[in-house]
Amino acid sequence: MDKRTQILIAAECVLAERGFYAFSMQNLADTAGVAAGTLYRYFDSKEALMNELQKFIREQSANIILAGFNECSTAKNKYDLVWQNIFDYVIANPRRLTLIEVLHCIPNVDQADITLFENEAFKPLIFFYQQGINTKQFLNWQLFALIAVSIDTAISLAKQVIRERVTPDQKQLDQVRDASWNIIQNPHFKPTGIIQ
Amino acid sequence: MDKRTQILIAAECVLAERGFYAFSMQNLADTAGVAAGTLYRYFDSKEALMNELQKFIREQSANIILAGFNECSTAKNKYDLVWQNIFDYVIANPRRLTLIEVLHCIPNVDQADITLFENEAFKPLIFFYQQGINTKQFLNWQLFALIAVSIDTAISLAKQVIRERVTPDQKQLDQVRDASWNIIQNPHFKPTGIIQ
DNA sequence: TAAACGATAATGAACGTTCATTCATTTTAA
DNA sequence: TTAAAATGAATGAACGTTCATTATCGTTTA
Repeated sequence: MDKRTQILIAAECVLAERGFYAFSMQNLADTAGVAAGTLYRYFDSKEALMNELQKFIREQSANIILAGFNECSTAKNKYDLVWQNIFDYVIANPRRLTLIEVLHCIPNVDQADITLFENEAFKPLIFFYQQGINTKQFLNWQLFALIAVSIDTAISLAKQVIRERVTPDQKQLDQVRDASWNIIQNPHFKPTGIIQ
Repeated sequence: MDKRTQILIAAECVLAERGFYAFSMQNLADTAGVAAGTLYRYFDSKEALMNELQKFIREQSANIILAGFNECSTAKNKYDLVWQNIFDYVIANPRRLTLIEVLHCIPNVDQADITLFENEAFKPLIFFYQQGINTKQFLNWQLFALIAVSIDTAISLAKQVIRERVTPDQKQLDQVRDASWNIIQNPHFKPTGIIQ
């Protein structure tokens, strides 16, 4: 593994375990197993490193969340997969969402592709929603509204589970997932024979 | 206004405008219009101050979100009010949610009433949901699942609006709000004459 | 009434520590 | 042999915190 990635992974590890206040370049260097000066071979500054970390996490997140997406045959299959992927991902990485939001709030952070779903890697999901709108399978709502009531429930639910320290059974998860799918369906939709 | 509150308000102001990295006790003192040493009359340490800030924000949030709650006659009225209050609140204070989450993640922060809805001030809302479950007006789901698909959509939607910089019309908001209400209704519910 | 007092509040310079960053030097690898 | 990579001690700035000093203000005393 290249040293740059090694440093980024260590950076997230330090942030997750010690929080923002304990995060220092020396601490990071120790965790990454390099000297402090070495960090500056790969990143211009702490700020630049945070920037790169943000991009790194976003891209990795997208890859995990969309894993297997193109192999799904039906729209519902795709939705179920992504919903469950998101839920599992948040549960498995409880601090990542916060991390993304915090990095998002740090001043001078690159504002280019700052939103989760603007990210190039999430394009397939956006396209999926846009197609659902176009084919009138989904309600004729604004894109962000559809997202807020459907796939975002996976995030909301996972957060609740983490915060309230409850353990949901898979049946309950399926119910929420299916309900969030049904809510965006256009009741007047007449499906054609064409499977997207 | 007492000086303690004055400092807490300044603290949030500094965090919102400058972010976590620029936050220092000196900076806070300047913003609050007091000397650095004065901060330590009201708070034992920076860490304690963060703790108090968290509680302060949570309580204030609850008061704003639940404003008018008891004056509503029907369950739907209550829901509509809270949903809209939450949406407006997040839009008006875009950094507060992040702030809450970040404070939540700071090590050594008091873990007593750490979750948003565990907070004493949010009890009426929890009671509202519990009652809906008991009277079989709502689906017989776990509490956190109901919350995730209903009232949490106000947060999700507001976040989307902020992040994607879109401007939703009130009609779209009402649609989302109503859809999130409908999704938790028990289809077999037979209302009694008693209005809660 | 005015002066004196004491208690509480507020100050900000000073302290020791930790921080991000640099760079002369050493190690590595081709 | 050489260029690139890595080192880690050194540096100055900034940090949280302290504390001797000053200001404020209600109460008591003359």
